Amino acid sequence: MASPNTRERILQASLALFNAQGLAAVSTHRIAAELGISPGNLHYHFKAKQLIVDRLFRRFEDRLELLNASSNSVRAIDDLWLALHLRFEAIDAYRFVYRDMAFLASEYPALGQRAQALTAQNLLAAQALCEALVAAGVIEATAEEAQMLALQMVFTTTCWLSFERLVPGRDALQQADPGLAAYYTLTLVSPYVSRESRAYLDYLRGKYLG
Amino acid sequence: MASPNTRERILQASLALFNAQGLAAVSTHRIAAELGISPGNLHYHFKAKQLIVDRLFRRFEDRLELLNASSNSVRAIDDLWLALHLRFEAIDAYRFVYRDMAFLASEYPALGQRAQALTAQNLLAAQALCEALVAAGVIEATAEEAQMLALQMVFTTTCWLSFERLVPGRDALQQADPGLAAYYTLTLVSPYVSRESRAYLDYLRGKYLG
DNA sequence: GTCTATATGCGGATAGAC
DNA sequence: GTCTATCCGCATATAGAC
Repeated sequence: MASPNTRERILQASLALFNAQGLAAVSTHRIAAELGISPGNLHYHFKAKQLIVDRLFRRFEDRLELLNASSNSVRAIDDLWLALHLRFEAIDAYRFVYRDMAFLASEYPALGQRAQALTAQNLLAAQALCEALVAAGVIEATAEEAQMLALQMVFTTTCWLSFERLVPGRDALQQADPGLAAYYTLTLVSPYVSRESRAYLDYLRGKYLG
Repeated sequence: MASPNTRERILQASLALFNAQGLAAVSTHRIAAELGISPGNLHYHFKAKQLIVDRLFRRFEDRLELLNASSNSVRAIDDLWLALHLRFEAIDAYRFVYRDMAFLASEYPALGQRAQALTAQNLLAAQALCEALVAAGVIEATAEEAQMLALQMVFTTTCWLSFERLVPGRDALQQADPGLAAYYTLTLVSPYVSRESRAYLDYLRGKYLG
């Protein structure tokens, strides 16, 4: 067996299983079985389940932080739509994080702390984004309204994919549609969009309603 | 020991522990220890943990269904504020349900189904509520906007209390403020509120910002 | 690096005495 | 109704051979 990088394969399999069946429901035995290796071998690479979760969480942080860094360069509705789309894709790729956050924070308090810090960073990025949109004349809102809009956007990007599973008609296993989620988030912004920027919004509305 | 109703005490203690520490983290042993009774005694009253969860979930359903039934009698902003307040109080009293929904649905699939059904009912109630507000002239919105508003309200009431724990500065154990949550939800409606109904909204804004 | 075998503990659930 | 004692299974984690 070549197994160029068993460690990486363990991480990939763990991520897939956590996303599909939940952090609490997936044991280290199950991960090992999925890969066709022994539990002892898995333990050689990761001395504890927490270390696997920790590593995956770090990748999630890195990916969101990258998106946060570029969020102040959003200048138009289609920039916003793309930014939301990319964010929902990232959250969907690591969907176990927010979906199982209560369990994660209770089982691994250190990760709960980091999740709070990440949320704080997301809030700052969203505020910068809203201010950039106001400055660009894409939306018209008071400072207070922009602040609330930023909070709504973070709330929505954080929780929407979890909520979606509660809406009947959607199979829990069925993969999410980041485009639809992004469109939903845009409706929050919709009331504040200036007349000049409505065109793209109407285009998206036509695309996602029906 | 009198213990007029050990069964009820078990339910109360379970609810408190589930809310405080999470459904997954609380074992039947822990519940028994909290009450100072033996695990065997607990098993006499509830043959399985699932039956405890089931009973609590039913009470949650009953409470929300009661609120849903009266949601079409909302005719003004202060009615809406009260309705939201009562709903957040109910969800907060059984906060483990939505906070640990992923675990709950995976561990007890039947309850996952019922949660979906409850969400469907909440959506219908919210739509009726929005239509009543439009009819009463409290808000001005197209049918499509009213539909989206209803979805946003259900999303927010369902997930807000879970999200709140992710915002730094709030102790996870600290109890939620239903008033603040209700105010947050009102900001979703705010852009659509007609001029005649703005007074109460401004009053609430003054009350909760500062 | 990978395996087999095993230690240790906990959670759910049960049997039977009081 | 309540207790003590116990079984069973699973999950994390370890030891030591290959």
